[in-house]
Amino acid sequence: MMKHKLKAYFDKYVNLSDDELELIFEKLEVVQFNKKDFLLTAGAVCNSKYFILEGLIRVYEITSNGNETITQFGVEHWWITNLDSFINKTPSRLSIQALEKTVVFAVTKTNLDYLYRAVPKLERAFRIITENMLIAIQRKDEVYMKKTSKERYFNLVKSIPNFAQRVPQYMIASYLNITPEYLSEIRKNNS
Amino acid sequence: MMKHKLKAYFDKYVNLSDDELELIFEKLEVVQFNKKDFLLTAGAVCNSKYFILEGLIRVYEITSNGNETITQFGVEHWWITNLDSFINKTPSRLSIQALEKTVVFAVTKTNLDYLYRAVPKLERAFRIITENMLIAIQRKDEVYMKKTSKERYFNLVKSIPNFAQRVPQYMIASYLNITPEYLSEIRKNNS
DNA sequence: CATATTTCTTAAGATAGCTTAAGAAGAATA
DNA sequence: TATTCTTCTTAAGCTATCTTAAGAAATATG
Repeated sequence: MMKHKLKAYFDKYVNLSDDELELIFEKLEVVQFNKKDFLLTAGAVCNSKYFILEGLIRVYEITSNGNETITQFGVEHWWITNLDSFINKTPSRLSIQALEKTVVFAVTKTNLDYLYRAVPKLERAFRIITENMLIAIQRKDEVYMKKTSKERYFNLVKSIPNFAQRVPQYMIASYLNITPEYLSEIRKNNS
Repeated sequence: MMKHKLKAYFDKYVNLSDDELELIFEKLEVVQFNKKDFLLTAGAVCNSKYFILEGLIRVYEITSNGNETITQFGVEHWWITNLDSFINKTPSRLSIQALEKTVVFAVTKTNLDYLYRAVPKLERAFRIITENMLIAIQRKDEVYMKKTSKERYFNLVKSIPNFAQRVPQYMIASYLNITPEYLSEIRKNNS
């Protein structure tokens, strides 16, 4: 069950004893969100990190001209939060919303800070996890900063299986920074 | 001197005893680079992290069409490395080069891994430093993905004092993903 | 099912930013 | 100080992508 998944996940980074795992597990909460539920609404401080067990979420912002602009998608086994708001306790400009029925582990900042002290290995695990996130975002930047819309689109849909089926096209367009109209055109000319 | 600077820096994140500081200091190397020297050349594995004490560096890549494209600048008190290459020991596509006479602390992967075990607090420090880097890159993304060239330019020059004086314009253009010609035009129309 | 809502497509005209080419200005070196 | 190399500017024409507007298709809801 849940505890198993947690162990399997952390085993990739550190070796936790049963006691340590138990300690961690006690401070996590399993939360279920329905489609369109919010994990975080803009304006609030982001008090938790979420580990996605199943489902799909998006992180987005309402820009000054009133448009939604998606900055991130999260799928199974990704940690999602607004790190800036989480760490600095500043109100979030971003909202986080489930796009499908989604189940997560949620851990509050208080609990996580407690756990870092109680289970020092967790500090190592998150050091590594955060490094991996940094590498991932740097790879994304290479694609998004230097490639055309078409290249970005095909890069994305081939990197997450089924993605184009699970997410409306206009959201993909928003994430890729292109208009839905232009994305429609790209697809027409390439299929 | 050098040890002092190191202490002042880490004090922002954790409290190190003199012994711990000494241990860390022994595993660092102070290296000086002249203008145009390479800290890392494309094709090699990136074996060190560099902490910039003074100077200015750029991280760049030669794209498939033979152009240089700058992905990052590094100034005083920033850690610079190709994290992907550093962690996964893969050959780097990026090069890292000094743009001014630059002095750094260099720490090799072997030494850093040793230090994480010898000084667990360092693990915490780097967990936090890495989180801060992640926040910084996410902020950059907001500006670079969603704003016009003009906005990106003015955002950059006001965020690093003197930047426009220290770095040739064509390099700024490269970093901002615009042509030098167009940057020239932007500047003409706004001064 | 029928209607309402959400999502996707098409197409015409507009624009930001690119390409190419050339020369001007500035900085470095003999 | 002259010469060479590096960096910046100007301008004309071009292309990727956006805007606007409308209707078509798909999906959700009464």
